[in-house]
Amino acid sequence: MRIRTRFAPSPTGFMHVGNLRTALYEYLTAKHEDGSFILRIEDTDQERYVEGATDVIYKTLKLAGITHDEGPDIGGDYGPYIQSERKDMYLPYAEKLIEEGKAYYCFCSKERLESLRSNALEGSVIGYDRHCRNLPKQEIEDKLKSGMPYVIRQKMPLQGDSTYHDLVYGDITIPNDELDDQILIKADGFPTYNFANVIDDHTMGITHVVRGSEYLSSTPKYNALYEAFGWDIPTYIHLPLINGKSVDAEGNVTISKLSKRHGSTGFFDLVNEGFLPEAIINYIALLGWSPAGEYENREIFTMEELIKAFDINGISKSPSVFDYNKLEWMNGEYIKAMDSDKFLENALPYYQSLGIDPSNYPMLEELLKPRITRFPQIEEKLLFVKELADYDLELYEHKKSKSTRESSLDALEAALPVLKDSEWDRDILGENIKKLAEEKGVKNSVIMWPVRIAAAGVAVTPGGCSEVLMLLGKDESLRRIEIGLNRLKGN
RNA sequence: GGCCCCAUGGUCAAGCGGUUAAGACGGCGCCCUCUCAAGGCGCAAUCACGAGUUCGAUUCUCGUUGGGGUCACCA
Repeated sequence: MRIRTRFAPSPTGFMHVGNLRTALYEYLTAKHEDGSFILRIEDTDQERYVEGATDVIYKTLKLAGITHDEGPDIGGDYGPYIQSERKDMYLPYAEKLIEEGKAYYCFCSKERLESLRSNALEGSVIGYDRHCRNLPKQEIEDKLKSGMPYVIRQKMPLQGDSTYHDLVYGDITIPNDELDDQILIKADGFPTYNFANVIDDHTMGITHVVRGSEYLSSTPKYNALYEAFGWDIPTYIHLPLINGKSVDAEGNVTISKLSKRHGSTGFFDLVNEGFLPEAIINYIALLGWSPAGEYENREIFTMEELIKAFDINGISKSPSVFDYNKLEWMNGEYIKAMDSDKFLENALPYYQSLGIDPSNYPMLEELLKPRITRFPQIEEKLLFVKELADYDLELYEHKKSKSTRESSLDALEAALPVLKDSEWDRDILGENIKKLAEEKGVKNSVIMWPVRIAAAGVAVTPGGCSEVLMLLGKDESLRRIEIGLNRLKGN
């Protein structure tokens, strides 16, 4: 049997990296076995409809390289793929269960349920008290006839345990008295999420249900439904959650579900910060899963390689912490591996905002590529080309380069004429400066450091002395060095 | 609180009864160097605890502790 998995997000307008990872694993589970990956939009929405939210889902999947085989936008044999368009198909299933005595009408008001909950003693079972489970037939009919609002609940087993198997977590056993008589159809006639989910998964032929481990303890409820209908229970693959780590003012470390306070958690937040979709996917693929065999110890994966390497056995059981550090490193690896066209495409907006025409600086890409982990960093690295900063003279004091203000003054005075006479070429500039250093009997850096600082006005530049001079051009470089010289003289 | 799950360095993690307990990120150090870098080399750092089982436990069992999840007419 071909594997069929699905991604069933609700359109909230926000794609959390946790959801994205679930989608990725669903995709990989199917594709590794040459199966199908289905997109279903769960918009049993009530009041939560968000404009354009489904577009966010499409865009995310597209950018991430996760392509669905069936879905609302491309159709398929099991449509419709939007839950609101399937709403009429759920009630008959619930009614069938009522006929068979496996479900019942419940007329309890929200107020009654509320008071049930608030009156529950500490530690006692808080669920529904099954008040309507065995109402007399006549009473049910009267209430229905009088138009009294109702929900449909499923009769859950009262005693014993329920056990099911999960491919990641093994056998899970839950006492049945933990299982509430769950609502199948709400008073507004819509199915509950749980109910619609089961009906949809079954009617869409989903073979492997891949989802977050938060569903681990409610899965017996789903199974009770499959059993009531006499359907095959799908293969379950529950995924460990993704956590975030935060440190408070007192230095206490807290690990909890990934949220805003841990940094960006939305796919597009990350993209806007300069993380590449491929890097994000690569990183989250390795969060909770580790490759084996020929792929063991490998860090960088294309989607094709992920599909090949993916193996359910490599999924871990314990939650993992999202590490922006490692993501950033990985992003840098992707940048280093980029071809020129793609690099330029990503860098161009930053060049433009700085007023730089990259065709004037053939060495730019080569200088930048190994030195940035995210494209927005270009702004800092190239800031110096914009205008000479009113920099602090302390910049000239650099221990490693054996530079002080005094030595810098000397160096600039000596270097200026040499530079004026020099051909403006990276290597020739370098050689001339080295020659000068040799004549003066100092380390190269004693000259190069102050020249670069004077020219750039900042410590952060994409390259060394000669490279900065090249980027600025002869006239501008000399102008700046003279300014630096004057400032060091105290003018 | 009940129930469920989890537990190897700061983080991601390999390991599936006998190992010097991999690798990666980060950290630190050294080297290189025309700067912050990048690059090269190296170092530190982990089996939560306590009982068992066993000739032998990181590995199996139980308990403790800790963490997470879940208990809706939300999805």
